[in-house]
Amino acid sequence: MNGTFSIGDLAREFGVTLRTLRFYEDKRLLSPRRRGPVRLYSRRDRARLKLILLGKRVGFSLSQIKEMLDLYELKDGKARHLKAALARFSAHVEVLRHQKEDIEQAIRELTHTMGIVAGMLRDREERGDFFPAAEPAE
Amino acid sequence: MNGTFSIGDLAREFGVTLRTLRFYEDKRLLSPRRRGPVRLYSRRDRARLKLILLGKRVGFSLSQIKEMLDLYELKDGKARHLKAALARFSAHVEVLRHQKEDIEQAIRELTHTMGIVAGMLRDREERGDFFPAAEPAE
DNA sequence: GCGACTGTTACGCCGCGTCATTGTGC
DNA sequence: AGCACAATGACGCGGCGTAACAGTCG
Repeated sequence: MNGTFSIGDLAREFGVTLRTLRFYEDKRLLSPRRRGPVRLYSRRDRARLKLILLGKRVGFSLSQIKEMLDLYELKDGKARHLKAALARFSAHVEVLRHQKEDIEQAIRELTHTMGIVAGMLRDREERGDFFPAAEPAE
Repeated sequence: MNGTFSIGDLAREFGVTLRTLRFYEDKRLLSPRRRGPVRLYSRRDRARLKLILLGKRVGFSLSQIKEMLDLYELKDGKARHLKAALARFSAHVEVLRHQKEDIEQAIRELTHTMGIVAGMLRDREERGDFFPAAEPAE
């Protein structure tokens, strides 16, 4: 309530596991304080986590996310960092568009293959069992 | 030329590495004969590889591909297997569509964020830095 | 003394890449 | 004797899941 959260609190709030939060800490994306062995997350930790999960949703790797967060923590030259971030974002949009095209291509190839298989099945039903073309033309 | 290929032949032809072919063998997707320690790939091995790479292109996992190939090798009930394959394919198309939507969502979220960041930059240029940690003239 | 919560350690998965090292054949 | 090609073995990455076990708090 006063701005410190247990690991379970954050996990529940953001729908991640404890393992995930510890993993992010191991990778130095988070660094909560401790009371003895117990992790205590501040509101800033919580805000970082929010950004981490945003980064993940839009497809950045954890190391990319770490880079950007670390840059952001350095308070100097903010405008430069913001511009750099913009550049990275737009580059990443390109990557995402490419992935999308790959998936569309896969869908086309799959539906095409399905057409062929369906044709094989029709042939069978019409004139009985024959040798189905195991290998593509050679 | 007579129907047996070396590992290097197949690697060149399909644009994969030797490591990949050995890995597929380790996962029992391929099982070439041997002359001593040396792998010899038959035309059927080659045809299997072709199917494996098709499966990969359309986004199946290696274990899914293995399942389907193994089913296909069992000569009995081919029509049933073809129908089962059709069902899997169409289910997979659904998965792919979902992935595509996730990517589209990510693109939207990213471009939205870019709009916000660009707005922050415009504000700075218009009326200077509003955070106290000001940067030197740029 | 139970259950809820926390901690650490460490191996597993997927699809290979990348050495390192050692043959074998021409 | 050199070069291309082949082999095995083992570790690495990314992003955690999943035990297994131990301790702490109410």
